[in-house]
Amino acid sequence: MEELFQQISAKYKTLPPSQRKVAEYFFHNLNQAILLNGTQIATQAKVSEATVIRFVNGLGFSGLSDFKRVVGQKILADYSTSTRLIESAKTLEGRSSLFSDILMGDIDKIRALGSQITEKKFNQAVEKLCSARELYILGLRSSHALAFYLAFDLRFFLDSVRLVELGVGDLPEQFRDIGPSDVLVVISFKRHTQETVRITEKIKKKGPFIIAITNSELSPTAQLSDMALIAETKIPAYFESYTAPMSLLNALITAIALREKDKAIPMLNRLEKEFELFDTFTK
Amino acid sequence: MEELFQQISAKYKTLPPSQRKVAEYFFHNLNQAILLNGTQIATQAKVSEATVIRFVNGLGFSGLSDFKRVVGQKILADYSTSTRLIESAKTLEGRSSLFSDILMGDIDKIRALGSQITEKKFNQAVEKLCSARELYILGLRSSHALAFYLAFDLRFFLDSVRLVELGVGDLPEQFRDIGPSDVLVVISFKRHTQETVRITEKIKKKGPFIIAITNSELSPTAQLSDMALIAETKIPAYFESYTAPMSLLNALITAIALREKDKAIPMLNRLEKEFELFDTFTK
DNA sequence: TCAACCATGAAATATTTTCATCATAATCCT
DNA sequence: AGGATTATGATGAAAATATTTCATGGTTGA
Repeated sequence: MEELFQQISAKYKTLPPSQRKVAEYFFHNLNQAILLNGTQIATQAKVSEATVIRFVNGLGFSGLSDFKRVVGQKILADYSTSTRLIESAKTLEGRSSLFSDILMGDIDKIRALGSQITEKKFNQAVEKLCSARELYILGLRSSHALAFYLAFDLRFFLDSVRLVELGVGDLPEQFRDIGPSDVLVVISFKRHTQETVRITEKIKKKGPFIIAITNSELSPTAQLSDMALIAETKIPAYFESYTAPMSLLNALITAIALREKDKAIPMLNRLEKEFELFDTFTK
Repeated sequence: MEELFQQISAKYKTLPPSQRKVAEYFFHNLNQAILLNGTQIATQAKVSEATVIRFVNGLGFSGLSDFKRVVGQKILADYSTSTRLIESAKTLEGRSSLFSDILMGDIDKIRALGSQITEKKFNQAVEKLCSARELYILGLRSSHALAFYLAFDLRFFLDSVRLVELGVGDLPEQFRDIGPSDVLVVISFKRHTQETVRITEKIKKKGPFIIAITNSELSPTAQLSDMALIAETKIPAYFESYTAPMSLLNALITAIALREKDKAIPMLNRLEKEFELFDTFTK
C-alpha cells in the first residue's frame, strides 16, 4: 500500500495535468475508488475515462479491473487485520451537530498529523529550522495567517527569522541574499496560489533548503520542497480547516523553544523588560 | 453492517440449501466478496451464479451490483473510522514524546472547547456575526494571525468584515463609524496586550456588541465583552498553543458559510472567476 | 510562424458482468 | 408411487464496464 502511494508520488511530477488529477484523486480517495467504475472515477477526478485507464496502465497495471482487484485486496487485507479492534473503539462517537462535528473533524486531522509525520521527520525539521543561517517564511492569502504566526513566535527564539511580506514589487529584494545555507518555509494549502508556487520556484534556483507545509505530498509546493510536512485540511462535508496546520506549527515552535532555551530565556527576559517599558502587556 | 449480518442470520433457517451456502460465504467473507463478480462468488460458495443473484434479491437488494455497492460502502465507512481510531491509538497514546504530547494537548483543548462553549452560545455568536452592520475584527501581536485568518475567510461570506490594521496612528479613524448595530470581535490571549484592552475600552463607549475570543472568563477582554468565547491555550508543561482558538474560528467560519450559502455561492463563483483571471491559483 | 508532438475527451468497439429464462433435479405431499 | 412444488444450474440476451481509436486543441521548439 505504502509502495503504491510512493510510486504515485514519485511519478507525479512527470505526469501530464489530467493524469495528475487522477493521481490526486486516488491518492486521497483510494478506498472509495476501488468500489467505483471507470466512468465514476473519471467523473470524480474530473477527467475522461480514457485518462483514468492511461494512468493505471502507467502504474504498471494491466487494466482498471486489475488495478481495482489488486489494490482492493490490499486495502481489505489491511482491513481484516484490524477489524477486531473496531468494536472497542466504536463507542466514542456521541452526539452530532455542526459545532461538535467540526471539532471532531479537527481532532481527527490532528491525530492524522501524528501518523503522517514521524518523530524523526519532525526532529529533522526542527534541526533544519534551528540551523538555518536565515529562515525565510512564506505564506500568502489564508496561509499568511499561519506564516505570520510562525514568524512571530519564532522570533522570540531565533534571530534568523524573516517573514516574507506581501508587497509584490520588492520580493526579489527580500530574497537577494538567500542561498544554500538558508531555509525557506513555504506554507500553502489548497487551493494553492500560483504566486506562492512561482516565488518558490524562483527561490529554489538559489539553493536554499525548502520545507513545505502543505496538505498533500502531491501539492505543488511539496513537489518543489526538500522536505514536506503534511497537515490535512479537508474536513468531511465541510470546508477546509487550518487547525491541524496550526497544531503542527505550534509543535514546531515549542520544540524549537525548548531546544533554544538557553538563548530563549535571556531573550524572553529582555523582551519582558521591553514590554514593561512599553506597557505592552497588562499585569 | 450489523443489521446486514442480523438479517442474514434471521433469514438463514428459511433458506434453501444452496442459498445457505451463499449466506455462509457472505457471512464469513463479506469484505472479500464485494470485490468479486457473480461468477467468482458463485465459485467460492460452490453454487451457481443464479443462486447468488437470488440470494441478494431475497435480501431486498435490486441486484448484485446494488448489493456490492451498498455493502462495499458500509464496509469502507467502517474501515476508515476504525483505521483512524486505531492509527491514533497507536501513534499518539502509546509513545510519549514532545511531538505527540503537544498534539495530544491540542486535542484536549479542542475537546474542552466543546464543553465550555454550548451549542446555544455558539449559535448566538454566529447569529450576531451574521447580523452585524459592520463587523470589526481586532487582534494584535500573536493574535493578529487569528484575526487575519478570521477576517480573510469571512470576507467570502460577509461584506461587513473589517480587519483592524496595526498601524497605530490611524486607529481612531478606523473606528469612527462604529455604533450599537455593529459588532467588534476582539481576539486576545494571555499575555494580553495592554493595547488591545485599551482600544476595546475606548470602542466600548460607542456601544457595539463585543464578542471576546480569549482564554478565560476572567481575562480583561472577556470582562469588557458582551459575549465571551473561551478557548484554552495552555498546554501542560509547554507553552501556549493557538490550536484550540483556531478550531473555534474554523467552526465559526464554517457555520457562517453554511448559513450564508445563498450569498456565498455566487460570491465564491465570482471570486473563482477573478482568480482565474489573475491566475492566482494553480490549475 | 509553423510543424511536430503530446495530451485529451468523445465516440466506437470489445469485454465482462449481470440477470431472466428454461430445462432438469430434488423434495414434498397425498 | 406419482403429481405438484420448489430449487438449481446452464445458457445466452441485455446491461454495464473497460479499452481503443480518432479527431482536436494546445504546447514546444525550430
